[in-house]
Amino acid sequence: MSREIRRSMPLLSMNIVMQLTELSARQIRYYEEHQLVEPHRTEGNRRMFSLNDVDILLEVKDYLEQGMKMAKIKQLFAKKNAATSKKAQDLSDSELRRVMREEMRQAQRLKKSSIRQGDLSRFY
Amino acid sequence: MSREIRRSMPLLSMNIVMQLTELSARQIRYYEEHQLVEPHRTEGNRRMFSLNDVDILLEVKDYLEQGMKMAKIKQLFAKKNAATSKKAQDLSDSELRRVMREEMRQAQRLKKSSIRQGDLSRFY
DNA sequence: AAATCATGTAAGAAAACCTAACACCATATT
DNA sequence: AATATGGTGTTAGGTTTTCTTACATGATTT
Repeated sequence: MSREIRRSMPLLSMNIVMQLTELSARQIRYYEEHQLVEPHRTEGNRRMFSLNDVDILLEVKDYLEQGMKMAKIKQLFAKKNAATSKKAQDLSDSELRRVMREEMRQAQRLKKSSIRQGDLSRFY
Repeated sequence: MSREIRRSMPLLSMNIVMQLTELSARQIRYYEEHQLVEPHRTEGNRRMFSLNDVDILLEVKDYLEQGMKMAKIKQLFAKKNAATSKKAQDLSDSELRRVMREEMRQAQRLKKSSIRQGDLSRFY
């Protein structure tokens, strides 16, 4: 729980998130439009990202590079969130297994880029 | 070693460092003038701090609140750096012990403020 | 061929940051 | 007591970074 807080603490500005993810500002904002990340805002309306956000962005980046579409990616995250937040309360066991299998299948294909998914886990 | 890199990765802008340390920009810049921290600079000359920098700033803040003077603090850090970087190669055992004792004495008195020294260690 | 998707780019405005300088109060030094 | 020094606040003017909005574009989908 405390770890959750750390992971979701808005520490990073656009600048560094671009570097950490190797995404353009345009891309990051576009993904935000689609509610894949929801960075905190400063009083002056500047985006502040958490390490968790960066992880998500890296994940999105990978999916896109594999040719997946935003719509699919949104679905995927929606299901994942539902699965983890509700802890399968409302999902049948079989459906949960299906979601997980789907994820694993995606995860397998990831092997590129400089800052890889999971690498950021060192920071929290 | 890899941990060193993580700790010293310049991720944070002035903004958040002010919040994390509860120091004014003026104060942080002043401490930089005295070479207690040496934040990285972006191409556009903006300061970028590492988590390590934040730790140092919190330490400086504590020392100052205890009435220690910059000169003393600088000495303290100089010795500490010498001690840890050279691993006591050039320092006699007794001197090293003296430095450490001195540090411990300082560390004892620290018990205030919202974000305490050591708390940031969770981030790396 | 027409529509949609993900991204680039440009414009104009606002926010955040920079350096330099001066002011000030508390403490130290003479 | 008078003066000097140390740490911080504040202001000014300038530059960088980020914001939103809008339009353009090449690659896929339909």
